Amino acid sequence: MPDYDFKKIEKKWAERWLKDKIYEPDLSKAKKPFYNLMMFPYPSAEGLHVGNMYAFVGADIYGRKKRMEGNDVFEPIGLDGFGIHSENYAIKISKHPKEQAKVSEKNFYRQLQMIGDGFAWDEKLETYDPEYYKWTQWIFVQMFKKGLAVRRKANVNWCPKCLTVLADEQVLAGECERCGTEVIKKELEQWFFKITDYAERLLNDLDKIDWSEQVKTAQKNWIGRSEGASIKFPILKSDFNIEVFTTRPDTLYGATYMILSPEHELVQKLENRTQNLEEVKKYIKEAKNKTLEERIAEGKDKTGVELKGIKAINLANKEEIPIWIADYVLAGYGTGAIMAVPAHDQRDFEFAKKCGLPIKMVVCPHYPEKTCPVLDSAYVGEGHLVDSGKFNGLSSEEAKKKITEFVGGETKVQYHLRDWLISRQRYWGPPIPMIYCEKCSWQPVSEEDLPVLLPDTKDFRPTGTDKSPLATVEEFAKTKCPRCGGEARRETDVSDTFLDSAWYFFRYIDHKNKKKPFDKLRARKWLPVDMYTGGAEHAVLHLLYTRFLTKVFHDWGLIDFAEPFKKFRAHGLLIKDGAKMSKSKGNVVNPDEWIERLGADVLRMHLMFIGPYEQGGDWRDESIAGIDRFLNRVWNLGQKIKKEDGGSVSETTLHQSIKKIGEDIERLHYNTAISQLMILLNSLEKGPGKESFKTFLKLLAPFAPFLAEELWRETGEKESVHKSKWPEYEESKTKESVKTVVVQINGKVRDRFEASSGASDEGIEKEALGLQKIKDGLAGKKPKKIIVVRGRLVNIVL
RNA sequence: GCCGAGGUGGCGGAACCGGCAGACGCACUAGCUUCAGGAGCUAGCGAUCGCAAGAUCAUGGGAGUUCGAAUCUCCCCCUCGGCACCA
Repeated sequence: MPDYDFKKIEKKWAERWLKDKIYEPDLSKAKKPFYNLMMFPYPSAEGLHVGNMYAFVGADIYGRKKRMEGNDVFEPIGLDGFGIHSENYAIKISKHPKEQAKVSEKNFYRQLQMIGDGFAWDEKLETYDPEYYKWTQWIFVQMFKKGLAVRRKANVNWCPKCLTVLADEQVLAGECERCGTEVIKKELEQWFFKITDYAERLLNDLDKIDWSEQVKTAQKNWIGRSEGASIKFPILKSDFNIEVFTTRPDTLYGATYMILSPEHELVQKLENRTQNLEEVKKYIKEAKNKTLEERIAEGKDKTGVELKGIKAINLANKEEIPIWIADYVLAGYGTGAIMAVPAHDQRDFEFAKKCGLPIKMVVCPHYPEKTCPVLDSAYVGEGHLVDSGKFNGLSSEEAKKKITEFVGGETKVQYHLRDWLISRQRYWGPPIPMIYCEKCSWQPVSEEDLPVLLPDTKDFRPTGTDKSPLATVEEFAKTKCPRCGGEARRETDVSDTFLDSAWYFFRYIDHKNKKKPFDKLRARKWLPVDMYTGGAEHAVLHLLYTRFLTKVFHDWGLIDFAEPFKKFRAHGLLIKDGAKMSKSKGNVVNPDEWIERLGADVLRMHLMFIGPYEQGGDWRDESIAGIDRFLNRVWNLGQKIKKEDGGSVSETTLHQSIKKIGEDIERLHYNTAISQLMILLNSLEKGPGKESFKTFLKLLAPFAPFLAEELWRETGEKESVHKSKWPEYEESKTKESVKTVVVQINGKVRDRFEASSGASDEGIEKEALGLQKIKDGLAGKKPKKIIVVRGRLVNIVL
């Protein structure tokens, strides 16, 4: 336990800061706005765990420095309280989600108060507040009106445990993002947001923003742009064509068969001509029953069935080639059909080997030598064309365009990104504000009728059908058509939680606005967000959706920028004993306990001292003692300085510290900033002086805001240390006047001496050669070369 | 398989625009202090050899560039994270 009364101090300042509103910028008049945003938490379990604290403290330190540098820092907080995570927890403890939300809210805000972040509490918001979700619904209505929200039938992801559909982004390696259950496919009619319309911009604009490389790459991969060609293969004796997308049109002469995915529409259309229809139907049935995981697990053991009696024509060489159905071709990508080039695609190669299909090499790596290797795997590299009619000898790169033109194909760009499935068959979310009328089809709820309130029902549990629990609330579902006034029914699904969180940072800046989601002038002042901090696990979820909505808002004229966050940094993962913290492993660290025992300042600094913020680290109970000792020494020094003031600290150490700590905070290297604070304290203890101690307190303030404030006021200051001016350093004073010069012979240290930093190269060299140990080392030999690095070393090469 | 981040003492980590490897802290050891301590202070603390001065080795492994490499280049291995039958 610290020597000082941290409980009293922390409580006192938390209340005082709130009263004095020191963290509340004037949102309409601020002169130097700086929006320091951190991902708001979702209240899913008993409370915040230490990983959340880690995230919030790191983000806050950055904001505190910006505030001391004279910025009007806005650091809002709220709760992402709607959604499956909160609802699942409520169900688990048998409580109504609405009731549980009240409990969680209180607990979460209590914890968030404790950690000493400079939150702007006046602007807090919760996504389940009707004042908030009114605008979430408003966004949905606009999306519909602009044609960006569409209802369509699709083969969608369904989580059998959460009993709802999921967006592609919420399926991780075939499993539900929330509960880890294997996801299955269902053919359902659902609402989608057309994020694919923005694929190109979402990809290109990544180059314009300062984000972690990790996250940018994840988004690039997810959007998955590939350039290629769209080529048609006519089906013999019919009007049908098989359209395929390929990135390798240069290998067209090597296409020896076609494959349709089991879900492909042509399969049905060709039924009456299929000679082995029974066999085909059986295969399709089996394929559809397989989960994604099973398909992947089968790996190289590819299966398929030929559509007997039907042939396609390869327009390049006019050859008739067979058509197969195989589940290694995915319905959801490209056209759901491929031209198979076994010689130059590994998957096609494996399939051809297994089914005895011809493998024809058309790109040769050794051209012009005719020594095409015998393949034991596909050759996927570049080369020159062979066996390709008039294109023989062309490089594969040149051939791509020419062959595409030759067969009447088109160059095409294909994306992996798919539309955002927005419907959820659950209770705890904003009802989708749409109404279905037999006569007028789908109509949006009139804007003046928003919000569509989530009804209080006892039957909030998921139904397990493809309908939300709201469908059972007749008085909710039954309504009038906003267009014709006739009998109509409401959409009873709610929207995805990720829609709630895709725009919350817009609402923070104007959260009391009754007329609009937010004011355009305020947005111009505060947005885009200057610094955003959060977990990297949202790389292709939240962070992609926010970018999408921002672009949409831009196109609607609500804002005049197209990227939400100028700078984004992902903090690392905090683990314990080398493993992710989890209740089942029993290695969860409870932050409340540590705050109780040692105080928030100690917890904050310990978390930040573990390792570089962006890298995360391994929590160890025992090493928190180091920070506890450190802050006690700070306290004791403060008491000492109250009585006696006279000593002075090394000016060089002081200026070096100001420089290093400032730069380290900027780089988010809080661990090394803290070690520099320790070095400065060591020095201060030897020569305590009030003025340098006050500088130290300013440098300490972002890390240990309570203690720094207490000691700052004890020096007689009337204003908060957090409103004081961040110290400046003089570059010249960071340099030592005398430096140790190392003298090496052949790169090995033999001696060292002190030299003034102004000494000339010649002088240093002379002094080095004059040293007795060096004379001994040289033993009369003549140096070949002497290297002098000023202020560092002399290397004598023999 | 592809992409990203890493690999340094007993531990967390520092140095990485090439220049004394191990800052700062934890743990540990010894001493002082204390009625006592999960307290404080002082000193030591990579390995090997040595009484010592000192010497040699050492930043995942191997090559290379250089007077000089944890840092730059190439190859390989391992760990973590993301994506993945994407045509």
